[in-house]
Amino acid sequence: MELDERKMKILQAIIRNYLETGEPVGSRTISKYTDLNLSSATIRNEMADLEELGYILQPHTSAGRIPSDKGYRLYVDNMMKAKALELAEKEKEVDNMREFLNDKVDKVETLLKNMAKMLATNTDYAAMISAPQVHKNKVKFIQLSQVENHQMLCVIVLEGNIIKNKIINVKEDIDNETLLKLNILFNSSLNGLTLEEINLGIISKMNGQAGEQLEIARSVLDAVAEAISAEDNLEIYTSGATNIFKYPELSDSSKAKELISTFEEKQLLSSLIEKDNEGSDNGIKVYIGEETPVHTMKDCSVITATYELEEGVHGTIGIIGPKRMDYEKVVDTLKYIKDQLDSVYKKKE
Amino acid sequence: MELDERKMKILQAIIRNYLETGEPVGSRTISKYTDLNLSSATIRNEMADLEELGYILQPHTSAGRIPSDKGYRLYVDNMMKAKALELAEKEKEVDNMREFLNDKVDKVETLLKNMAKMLATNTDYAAMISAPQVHKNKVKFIQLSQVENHQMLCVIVLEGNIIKNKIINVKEDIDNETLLKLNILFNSSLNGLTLEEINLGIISKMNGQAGEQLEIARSVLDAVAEAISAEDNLEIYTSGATNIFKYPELSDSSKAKELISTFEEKQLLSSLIEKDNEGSDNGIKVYIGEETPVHTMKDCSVITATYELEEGVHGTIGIIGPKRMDYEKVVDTLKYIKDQLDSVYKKKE
DNA sequence: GTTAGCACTCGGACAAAATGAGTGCTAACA
DNA sequence: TGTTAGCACTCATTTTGTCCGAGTGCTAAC
Repeated sequence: MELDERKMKILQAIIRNYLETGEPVGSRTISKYTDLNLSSATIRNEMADLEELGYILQPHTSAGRIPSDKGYRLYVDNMMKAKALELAEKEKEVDNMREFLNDKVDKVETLLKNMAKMLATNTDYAAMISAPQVHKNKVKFIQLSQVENHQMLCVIVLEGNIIKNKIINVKEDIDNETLLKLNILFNSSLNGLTLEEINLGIISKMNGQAGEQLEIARSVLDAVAEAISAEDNLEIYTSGATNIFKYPELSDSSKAKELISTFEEKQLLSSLIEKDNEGSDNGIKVYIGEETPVHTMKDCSVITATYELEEGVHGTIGIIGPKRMDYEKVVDTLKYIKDQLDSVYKKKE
Repeated sequence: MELDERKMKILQAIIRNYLETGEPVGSRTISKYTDLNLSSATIRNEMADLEELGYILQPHTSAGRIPSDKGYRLYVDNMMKAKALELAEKEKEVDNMREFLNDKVDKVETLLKNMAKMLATNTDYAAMISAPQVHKNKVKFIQLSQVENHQMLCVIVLEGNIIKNKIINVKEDIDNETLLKLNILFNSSLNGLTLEEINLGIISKMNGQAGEQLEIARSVLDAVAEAISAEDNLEIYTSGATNIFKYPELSDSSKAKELISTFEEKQLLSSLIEKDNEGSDNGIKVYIGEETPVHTMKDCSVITATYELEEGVHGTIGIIGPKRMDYEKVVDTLKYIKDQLDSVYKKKE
């Protein structure tokens, strides 16, 4: 037995209906819902087949059918094109976004936080967005300056204008000239290098040149190492975690707690961040149910997209919702946001 | 009718019992629970009085009594001294904290995040902690440097070592000498000043001296204004929002959603941040039920404490839990944390 | 002032009954 | 051979009724 066109149509009708209502859908409903002009009895026969094929399942005897993960997958991969965002709605969203985008584009952090919030509000699902990660963090600029007695400020700018600050306490102050020398030394020795490239050789060479300021040089190197190491840099913004309460299948206490905890402990979301941005389609990936890398989200679907602010500087946007989420709308929205983010800085130049 | 000693004892017993069990407590229980040697009937009479006085109430006829907000208030203000943290437990907590404190004290942000997490874990309530606010933000140090073609980095250090960075795009680069001059100009003009003190006079004077670099000077001033203005600086870390699911009276969908949303939208918590740290007792304040400034928390109690990292640099710690929270333990814990935070930096110097 | 006794209230738990959506199967039909 | 009407059956949900017990308020006696 295999999926003929009629079965496809019926499956599609089931999924559509279930996405809308969230209720198991019965044969009678489909018999009217479609333009196939088939009686409920016939539909029942076909449904039995679809169940045997694994595309739908029954929560219990004498209930309607709901799509299985496999059914959703087929839908997402093959059947989804038809519907599209209502034009009016899209217009409205575009306006919203432009507003946000024009607002404070100079602060990436604010922009991304706003983005997350907007996504959550617009979709009624939970949204996450990771701050851009530089694939290979490179030092672009280092500056050491005296702020106060016994306190130095070390500013490190990485490729992609990621700025790190560190206050370093020193035993004795150094004069301006030495400071200048040190700055030149740091910049000439470390600029353009990744963490791996700052190897022992360079460090010992620097130590040699730093002369008496060994202690400071060591502190600076530590700061650089800290700034540059990728782990610490993972920053994730989330919004709309409480949207899950809108979906009864997710909002019983234990599930809700688990999900929201996952959102609170943002580290747990890191496995959703794409390392490679070679996604199937525009860098957009759809995880359905058990497919998701985060186990606590096994009752959800997750859709992620990768954006690229500047060459080599990319992050991930994710939408988490119930399995019966509006895949088309979310994919469209993510595509749009992705495009916007992709062009924010590129356009400006 | 007024509160004699016996009524006090009975009220105290009711509250203690309710804090432990979370169930309405009946006359029979109290009759045994206390060492008053009174029959349940007598207790009932007293309870009727206590109810009339407004210290306790009945969820419904034929249920036991639970404390009213007024009852809790009396308890917190007058009856609480007796119990104290178990010594063993306290020791354990102290150890935990020391561990956290010793870990990465150099990064205030990390420290506070860890603190919040620890508080939430230790108390089983939700915790919030506001990053230190400087009462009157003063500029301590400004540095402008060239990072790349057409890109300047402006670093602003405020009193209390709060560091702000801003990338400024410029039309044409400036030579090293001018840069040096500008830096000296900024530092000599702005250091030690608050936002109010940087008035139009100074700005126009600076404009005069900046000469051709007017555009840059303006950008820098903007950056300073942004860095220094208090609103943007409000940073609040939260943890353990999902702990509320541990208390049935808070964990039905709608209440939980409201509470967790409040935690997510951290701005909503700002009214809990104390502007003046002149609290009643050690800067610790207890809000019970309707007393709390955040309306969504009317079914909760909130306890806040103010800490002071350095002279004039303070923030607020808050614990949010059910009204039947363990007030003594929370107050003790907050006091302890407050002391720790108060001394972290002061000790070091 | 305290206590024992008793009638009364009311929420919660439990079980039986009613409801109804939906199925699977069979037999008839085109 | 595919389609359909009809019917018995299943099972989650809702409704209804009953019971139970914790706890109260009141009264009368101590």
